[in-house]
Amino acid sequence: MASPQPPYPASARSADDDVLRHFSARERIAARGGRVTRTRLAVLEMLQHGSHPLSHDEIGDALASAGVAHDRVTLYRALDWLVEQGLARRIAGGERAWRFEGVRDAAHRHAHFHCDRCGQVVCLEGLEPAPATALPNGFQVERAELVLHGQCATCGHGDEEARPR
Amino acid sequence: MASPQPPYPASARSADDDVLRHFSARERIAARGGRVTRTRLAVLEMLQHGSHPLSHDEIGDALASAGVAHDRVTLYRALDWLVEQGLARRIAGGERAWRFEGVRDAAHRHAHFHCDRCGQVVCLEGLEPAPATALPNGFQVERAELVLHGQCATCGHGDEEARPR
DNA sequence: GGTCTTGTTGCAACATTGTAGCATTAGGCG
DNA sequence: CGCCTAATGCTACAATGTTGCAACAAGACC
Ligand SMILES: [Mn+2]
Ligand SMILES: [Mn+2]
Ligand SMILES: [Zn+2]
Ligand SMILES: [Zn+2]
Repeated sequence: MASPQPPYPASARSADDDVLRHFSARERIAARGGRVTRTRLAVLEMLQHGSHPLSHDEIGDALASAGVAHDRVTLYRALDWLVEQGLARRIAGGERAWRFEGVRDAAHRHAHFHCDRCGQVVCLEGLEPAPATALPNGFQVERAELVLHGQCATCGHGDEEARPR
Repeated sequence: MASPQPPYPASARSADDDVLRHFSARERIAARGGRVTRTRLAVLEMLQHGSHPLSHDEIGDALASAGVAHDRVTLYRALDWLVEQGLARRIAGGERAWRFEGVRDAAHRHAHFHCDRCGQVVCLEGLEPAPATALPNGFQVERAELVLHGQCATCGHGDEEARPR
């Protein structure tokens, strides 16, 4: 998990360093031997600062609003790469599209809440998905995904204000 | 949840009855005021007897093998209807397609295991997803979905025999 | 059993989300 | 500055659902 990638830069640093001090998105990308490109950089910065997981589509819109030109496919590939490198995480909200969030602490996993009215997903930092359980023989768990479904605070305000999507 | 649908048959029965005695798929469909059609009937029978959740595609293949002619869209609609009626449940495996399973006990929820090698999903009847937790203010949980990811018993046998999908 | 009503089907067209192939561009090192 | 090749930006394609609508058939009523 901290094994060096081929063309590591001179000032190599382990993935764990990222947890302790905070490096810039540019540095974190370069440290993994990847080229710092427009899309990767903008996406990683967005994910690092964002507070909740975003879909490919939402990220694309945000990039467009920020005036960052980008291609749909390139965005998919940038996200895949960030996930491979452990810089982002892909989570499976209740809808059909993946959502992505920046990884701050690689060791820390948390559950998510999916609002079935507005579709918003929020992180439940305090809630760690229970991993250890008696499984059928021969099964081996690698990770657990816990998604709570219901109604978020905003959607619960005035009676059914927000419309479903 | 047990509120009667418009055209209820004379011998109306509540959804809970289904739990106690077991009615035929034909009866359970009719009891909800739905028309008993080829596809609905075959699908519900399949789901009731199946041991693990199936995707739309797998169900379609199974129907074909069993010689039950059906249309792709009709199958989607039959599944939607069964879910609406509480006769089936839709779960969000780690892949892009929904999976469906028959509902035996409406009150009983359980977690699932998703094998990341072969894609198989198995029910963890013993494991109930923890619902009660301290949520941000104003949030209201309706249900919890817990999916464990890892390697199933079959895939764990010979070193990496089954290939990923 | 025959008729009527309307819930369901079956088809074609479309939408969303993601991948594959491949020529072209541009990141970063010397 | 120039080179090498990782990444991009297209265009197609694949997988999974959804929508609209005319035709059909389930089942209630006689
Ligand atoms: Mn999160
Ligand atoms: Mn199950
Ligand atoms: Zn909401
Ligand atoms: Zn497996």
